[in-house]
Amino acid sequence: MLRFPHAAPAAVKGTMARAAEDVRRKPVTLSDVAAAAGVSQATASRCLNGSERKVNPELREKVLAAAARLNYTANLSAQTVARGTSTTVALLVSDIADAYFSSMAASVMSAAEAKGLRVTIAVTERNVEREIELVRELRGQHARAVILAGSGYVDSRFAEPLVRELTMFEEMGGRVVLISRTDLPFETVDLDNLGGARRLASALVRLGYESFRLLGGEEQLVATRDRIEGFRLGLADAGIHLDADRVIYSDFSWEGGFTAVQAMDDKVLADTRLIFAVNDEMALGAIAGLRGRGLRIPEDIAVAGFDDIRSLRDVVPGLTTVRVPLVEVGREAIARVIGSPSGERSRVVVATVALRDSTPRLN
Amino acid sequence: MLRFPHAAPAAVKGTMARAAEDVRRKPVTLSDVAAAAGVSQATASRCLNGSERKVNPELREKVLAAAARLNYTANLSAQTVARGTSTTVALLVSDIADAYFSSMAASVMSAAEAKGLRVTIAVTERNVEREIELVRELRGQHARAVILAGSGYVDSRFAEPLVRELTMFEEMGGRVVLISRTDLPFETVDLDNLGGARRLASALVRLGYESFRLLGGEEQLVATRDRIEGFRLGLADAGIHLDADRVIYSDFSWEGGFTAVQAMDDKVLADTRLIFAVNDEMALGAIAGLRGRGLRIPEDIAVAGFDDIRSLRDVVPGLTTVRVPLVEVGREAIARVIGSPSGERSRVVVATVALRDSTPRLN
DNA sequence: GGAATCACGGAAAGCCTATTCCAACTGCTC
DNA sequence: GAGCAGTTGGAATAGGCTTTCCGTGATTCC
Repeated sequence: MLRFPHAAPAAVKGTMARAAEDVRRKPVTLSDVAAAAGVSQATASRCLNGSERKVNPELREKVLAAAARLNYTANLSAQTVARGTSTTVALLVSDIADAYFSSMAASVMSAAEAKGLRVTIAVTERNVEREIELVRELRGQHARAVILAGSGYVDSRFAEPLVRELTMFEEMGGRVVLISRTDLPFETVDLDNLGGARRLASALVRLGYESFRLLGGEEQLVATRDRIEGFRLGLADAGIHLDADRVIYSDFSWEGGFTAVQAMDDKVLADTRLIFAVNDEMALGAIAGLRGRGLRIPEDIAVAGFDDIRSLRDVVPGLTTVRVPLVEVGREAIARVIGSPSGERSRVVVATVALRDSTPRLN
Repeated sequence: MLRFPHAAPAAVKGTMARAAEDVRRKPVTLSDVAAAAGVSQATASRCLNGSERKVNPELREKVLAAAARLNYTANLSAQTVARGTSTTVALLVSDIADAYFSSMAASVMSAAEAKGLRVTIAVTERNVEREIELVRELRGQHARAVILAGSGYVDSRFAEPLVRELTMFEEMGGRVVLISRTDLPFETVDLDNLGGARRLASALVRLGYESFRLLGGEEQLVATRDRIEGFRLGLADAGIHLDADRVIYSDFSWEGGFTAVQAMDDKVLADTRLIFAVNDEMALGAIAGLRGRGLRIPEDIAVAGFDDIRSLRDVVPGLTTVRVPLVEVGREAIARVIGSPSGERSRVVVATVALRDSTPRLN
């Protein structure tokens, strides 16, 4: 609130002095505590950080008191080095500002919290090389596990080095859990992208829709592929064939949906009764784009998405989508980090169709 | 996708075996690399991890080659222990699923990335004790800095132990940066909550509004207090007095806004032309609640929020709000982590009023 | 050409903790 | 009362890395 461009008024001097002296008081260590309590460092360690060995209650008290008095906190890094293993699990997401990923992060964190694990989030920016680099770093950090959410490219050119890196991570003793991609040889919490999209398509056909247009993220993305393929299957179940040119690939984001719709031909739009975007963000972007062109939702064009992100509750008309139970996903992912390797490579979390006003029953 | 309840088919055996053997191949260490390159561990260290000292290019090559061949990655924990300082900054937010905080996290992370810092996010759940506990842990982790966003209680009963803990953190050599709260004696990136709300109030009065109702988060929250106080001042500037009973305190969330509105008397609502909620989430919750009661926005009641979270772009009518430039906030926070203590305790980031359709000009 | 300086590799100390191993001590049995 | 297992405290080591300090060989300068 106050600003002091150049000369600092007296009032601030206190702060500056504190910063300037910069004593960097050496943090109190375990042996400080031990000394203060008059015991060996080994005993102090056994008292303060969960050890099997019992210590005399009397000594234990002394140690605890000394620790409290000195405000001791264990040095986590040192513990990690000494133990050779940490309690941190890393969550890799494409973009933490994305509603889908931030909700997932919240659910993973709360599940981890309950199990005494700490979570660190890293952002891949949908960049496989960065992803690989991050896993590499995590190996250096002795992370307990890495949970890989998002991205996931079909292209095996990218997959191979990633698999190599993840395998090294596992060999180091870490666990690998994937979310929503079954393309790599690791444990997976699968969101049933394919089944969800398929059921959505069936439901929409039942509502009377016949003329579809699909909006995908990048074509190489596993999520894109599965959801589009699922939708295609759902239509096929009803005897509707989807021409390849009815699928438009763009960016897996709001902007992607928006620009894709902007770029559509008037003729193309006229021949489209419903747009299915492979995630809600794209669907919302598409809606904005459509409205920008003067079209009404759902009267002129119906729209459906995927994920059921939280912000949908504020959107009018309500967006039809496929609900992904992220809380369950987070819990399941952490369960796999904790539990012993199950051999059960993939656990499907059921995705359920949520029909809303953006896709009303026709006629 | 596949599930193998009990008996595992042959296909999975490979996976199980890999997990079962559990060699936990000891990770390659710096001395492994040194040995492989035929140099001392000291030299290897100097080559691989940014050191001042030069080493013979020829040796350097050998070391780099050996490291690459062995797939060496530095053990971050060990480095932290040895160096006595880490490159991690911690970001403490109330709730990572909240659009405001997840956007802020994204901006802090990208700013940190540019400076070679790594960010770890922790969630306080708006719980001061938890906040204190986290800072304590961070001290144990030798975090380079802690950035405290959100919460912030007026009550000094809570503030005092937090200040103590933060001070210890600083004494250890860490930096403390607060976001959007000027109540504690540390460097702050201030969002100008007060000024923003004040300008919003002025703008709304100019649009013809006279009868207001305010929706606050918990009363003890600094953000609540500042924004309400600012709004009150803005009204006072125009000669409008705001009775205390026109401020309703609830929870700082969508649900808080929703339930607050649900609980309002019909008479109260009839006597309200505009509701200002202290953040967008609450405003959106309020809109949902109002609509649930059959009221139209903005014809019956106008609504305004604060923050300009990203998902507002999908809300109709557009919500009037105060835009907080989070990218700048993130950059500024990281700048304060990096830079030497400036003495300049607080840096105000300007919050600008964004008038939209939820508060049209009256008559 | 000799002395002073510099550049650079390596040995070793140090960071903080966990854990192994040993020694002392307890309480028992027979 | 000797021998025994069972406890429990402490010294010492391990863990992976950085950094100080030495010493050697090369360079520079007059």
